[in-house]
Amino acid sequence: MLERVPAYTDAMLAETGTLSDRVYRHLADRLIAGRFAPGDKLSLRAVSEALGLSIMPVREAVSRLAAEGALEVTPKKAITVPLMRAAQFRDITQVRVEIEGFAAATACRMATPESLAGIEAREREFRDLSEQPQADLAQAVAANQAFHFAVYRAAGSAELLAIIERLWLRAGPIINLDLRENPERLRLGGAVQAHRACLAAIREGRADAAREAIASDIRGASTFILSRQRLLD
Amino acid sequence: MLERVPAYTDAMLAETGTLSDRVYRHLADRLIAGRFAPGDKLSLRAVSEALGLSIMPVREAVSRLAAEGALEVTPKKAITVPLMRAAQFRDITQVRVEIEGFAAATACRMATPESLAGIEAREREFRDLSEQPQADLAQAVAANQAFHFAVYRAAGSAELLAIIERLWLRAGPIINLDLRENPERLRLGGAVQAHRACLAAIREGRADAAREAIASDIRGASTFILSRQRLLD
DNA sequence: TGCCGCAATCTGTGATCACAGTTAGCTTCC
DNA sequence: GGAAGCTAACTGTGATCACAGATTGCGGCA
Repeated sequence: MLERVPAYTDAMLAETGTLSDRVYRHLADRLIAGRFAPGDKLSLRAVSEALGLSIMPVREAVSRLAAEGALEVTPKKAITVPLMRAAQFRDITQVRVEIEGFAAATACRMATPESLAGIEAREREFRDLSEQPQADLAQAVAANQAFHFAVYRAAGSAELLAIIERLWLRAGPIINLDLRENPERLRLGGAVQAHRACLAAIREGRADAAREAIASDIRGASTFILSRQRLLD
Repeated sequence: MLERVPAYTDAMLAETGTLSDRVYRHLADRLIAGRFAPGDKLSLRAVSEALGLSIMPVREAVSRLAAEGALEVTPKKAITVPLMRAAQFRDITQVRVEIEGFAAATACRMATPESLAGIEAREREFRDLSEQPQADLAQAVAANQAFHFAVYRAAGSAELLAIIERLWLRAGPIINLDLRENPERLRLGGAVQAHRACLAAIREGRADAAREAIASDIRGASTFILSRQRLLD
């Protein structure tokens, strides 16, 4: 059986906090960005060696990610990116629609000129990237994330933000890996359209419309992915 | 300065999983049950000694709890139960109202005869405990938690359940510690009434009423606690 | 040529040691 | 009697070692 064991070439770490924190951010970023595929195996020693550390910080980072469901350590002593069944993916999609939709509606009510300007800038960046014929997928993924979190941050709730981050940590490997493998989803423009609608709604203070725009963005990607049937069940 | 450093007398551990998992469950249960007060300090070596282990499993457990915001490790090398400002508590209350309310509404739609029977049983147990003049607070806290999670579990969403558990992990020290110190909140019967209303709503399939009952339960406790001004700010 | 089995390697988990930074308490000096 | 200062104990973090269990790959047998 051929197993994906991704390489760790560009092993850059953040420069603040304990080593454990840095490794955690490193792995979390890569998970959200879809740099790991569901089913990928990690090894403490391989990661620590690639990062030039002992295994201790990696151990703690993996342990945290496992607690959040972003990684799994099986009873057979293997660290894997969780495989998600279609039913689970539908579940997480529904929860995301509810929670991220709520965050968007709240952002609509709490928006300040500064946060609105940030959202506008992120919307423009993502739109520009998407409309390029040969879009850099890594950049597009990052820009999409930047737009969403600009909105969610505008809601002004640290609790909500932490919860949404956890959701992205779990959904990232599926969504963004899919986007890497099916870049035409970008060109179809569903996300651009939803972002534009969300931005307009926030500008005009229509909270329900903002919620609906985010919901349709999430549902659109989810439907696309489920139709590809790359998931179990 | 006198600091609360809680004792670890009844150091019982669950009996499945790795040692780290067991320590995690042990600490998480105590946090949710309000056995720690905000500001309490923990020490890896003290906990590990009380549990009869090396510090490694405790380290991993604390690391996970810190990642979830249930504990804090300060840059000055101290592990503490986070102090929460009033604004933060209001924030988490609002998020709980939204998410746990959504879970209750979903439970209403998804309820089966079995899950309904479980909810009924938990409601009765909590009501019986609350109506005793000298209620055992630890039992009452556990019964309240059992009722809420019976409802949330009935929603059938693992994602939602994990998110709510994280919220309780963070809010538990404040809510249940307050209940221990102000047991009259139990006797006032706000919770019993809300639970009864929630149960009735689920029985009759009124999802919005179920949401509102849970919301009022959460808001009631929150208002009570904020009025006591035991929080910073 | 195909399959079974054994051995070497690699896995996560737990314990122990080392270390720099913090805290606490005692002593000493004013 | 009180405050300052120093030392001893304790803190979390990181590295290293030990170990049991899983995996892998090679060699030999059918």
